Amino acid sequence: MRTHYCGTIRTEQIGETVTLCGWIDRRRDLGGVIFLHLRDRSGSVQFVSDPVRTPDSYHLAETLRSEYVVKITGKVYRRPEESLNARIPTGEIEIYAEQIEVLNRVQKQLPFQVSASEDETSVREDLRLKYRYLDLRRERMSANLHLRHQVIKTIRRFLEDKFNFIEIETPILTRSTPEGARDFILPSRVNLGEWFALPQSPQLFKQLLMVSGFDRYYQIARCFRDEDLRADRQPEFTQLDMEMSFMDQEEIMDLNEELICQIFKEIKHVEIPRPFPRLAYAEAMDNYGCDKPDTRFDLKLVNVSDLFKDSQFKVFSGAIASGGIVKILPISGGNQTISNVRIKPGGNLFKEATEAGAKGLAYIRVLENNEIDTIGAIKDSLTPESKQQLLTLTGAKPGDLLLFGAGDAAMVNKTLDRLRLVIGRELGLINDEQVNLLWVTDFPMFEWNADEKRLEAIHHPFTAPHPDDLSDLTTARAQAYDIVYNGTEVGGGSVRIHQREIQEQVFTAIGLSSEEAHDKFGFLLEAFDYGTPPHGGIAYGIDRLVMLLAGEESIRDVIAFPKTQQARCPLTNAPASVDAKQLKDLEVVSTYKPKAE
RNA sequence: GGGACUGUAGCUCAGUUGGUUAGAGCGCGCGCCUGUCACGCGCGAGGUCGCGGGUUCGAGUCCCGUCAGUCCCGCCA
Repeated sequence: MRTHYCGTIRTEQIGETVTLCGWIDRRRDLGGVIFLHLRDRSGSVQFVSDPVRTPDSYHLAETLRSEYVVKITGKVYRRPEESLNARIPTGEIEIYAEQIEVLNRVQKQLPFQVSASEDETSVREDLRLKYRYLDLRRERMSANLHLRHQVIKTIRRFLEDKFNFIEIETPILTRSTPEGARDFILPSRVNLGEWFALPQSPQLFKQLLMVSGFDRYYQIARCFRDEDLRADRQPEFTQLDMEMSFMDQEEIMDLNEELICQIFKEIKHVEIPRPFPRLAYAEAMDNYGCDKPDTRFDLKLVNVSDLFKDSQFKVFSGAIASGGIVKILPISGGNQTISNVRIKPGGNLFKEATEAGAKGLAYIRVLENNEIDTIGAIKDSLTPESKQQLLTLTGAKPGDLLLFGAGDAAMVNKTLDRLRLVIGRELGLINDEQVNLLWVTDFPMFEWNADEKRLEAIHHPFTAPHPDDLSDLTTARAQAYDIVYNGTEVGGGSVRIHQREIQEQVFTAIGLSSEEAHDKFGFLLEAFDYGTPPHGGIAYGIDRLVMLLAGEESIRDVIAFPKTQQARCPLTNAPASVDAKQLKDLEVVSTYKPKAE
């Protein structure tokens, strides 16, 4: 039907007669000459029609409108010198529209303009999602989906051709597991009263594939979690899931660095230096207050607990006495860039701090001659020696601002992490062009869940403890690693447990009874008895990775048909009710009562 | 489950202290225009101000409720 894609025509095709199909992007009717831009997924190209050069098509060209689907045949010409358009790849040529065939018309006014325009106005997202098929015709969305495809293609080529990985599909209908997010569940008709769950990840199946000897497995896997949505969270999302046998943590990380470098080389055309920097979890928490620090800018936290443990200032000494810490976020030149209004109640930094759980936001301003400006209670509590120590520890110089966090460690870290990011962004310390990749390693195995009064796996309960820490699992480090890209966790993995006794110990540590462990994971424990190789793996959030590569702020913009924040699809109106018969076949009754009508 | 913001023409938005006939740009329709590229110029159509209720002589504007969307907290191993 056609000979080329619209966006591919270049000066090499001058003199050729081509046939193109696509959508009318724009029509400019100058009275005696009509310019048409025809668009397909490759881009657009200009056609010309006038009564002299293209007498057969001119009257039809007058009737064309935006988004009509047409097939046009004509000869490619070099544009007149004064009409060259350097802003589009096809701007050196144009095609005389000798024959036009209308393949389909637009019958209604379009809900929004498809053709890219230079103004920055953006269409409401609910409308874009309702007419997603039109939205995806637009340049930005089309580019995002093409980019996503390129990323996945690069991954497949790299893993398959260079490292002998094979892709294996794992079940979508599986069983519900404890731990982790809420499962989506489906009633089984054949086995009434029993339920399938959609997988949160292919974790157990990929480990079993290692038992089977597949050695190097990957999958572009759809995963499901029935939790509330965010800009970077959808109920169904796509993971690059990998698992490898006979490789230790270093080897796995090494292979993955090469993969990441390949992606950045293909997509961004940049070479990322290797090895990637590594930060132990404890170090990340000390210096940045979080386990996925944005290390594109420096601002590091300083622990000053020792300095204040005997302080007269009870807010600080009291926090330490009850097991907490006091930390400082020093901001170089902060006296000038951050006003007191912002730090005091009502200010945006105060608000950030209290949202993170802080009761207030204490500060010190370092003045000329290293005098300090702060509230009296803090000033009075500092001896000249402790003041000097404070300045030395934080490296503070005249003009610097010190922001305090005091209380339990988790809250202090959360508070100062948030402040660090807000201030880093505001002060322009982040270079958007910079690509910063970082491994965070040596996570603890467990963390205390105060609500459920039990230990919880930080990664997941199949993660292997560090071999040096086997004597006490509750405080052991895990052989787990996260990959952080400019402050966002894009992937995480671990070496897995491959010995039954250790797996049972971990289940015990997280409070899973022996019966429960055997009911839910008996098949895994049994598999360990039949020759399980040492193995490990990693999973990447493809949506998140592509979002960052595309420079988008929402993963919805790199997913063809995403859900809204209320987990609905405005295009299909899913979810929806089902026939009474369907429910009856499943022996399912809804107890839901709609709110009073 | 909680907090914040948004909803006015097909789209993006403005709309003063509550006051006459609710505006603009783009899009759409018609006309003019032979080198445009966000073409230009002219004319025109197009509105249940998300929905329901209330206050008021009078509501796009104030109040209550509700629906939808976005962001965040909780939640997300």
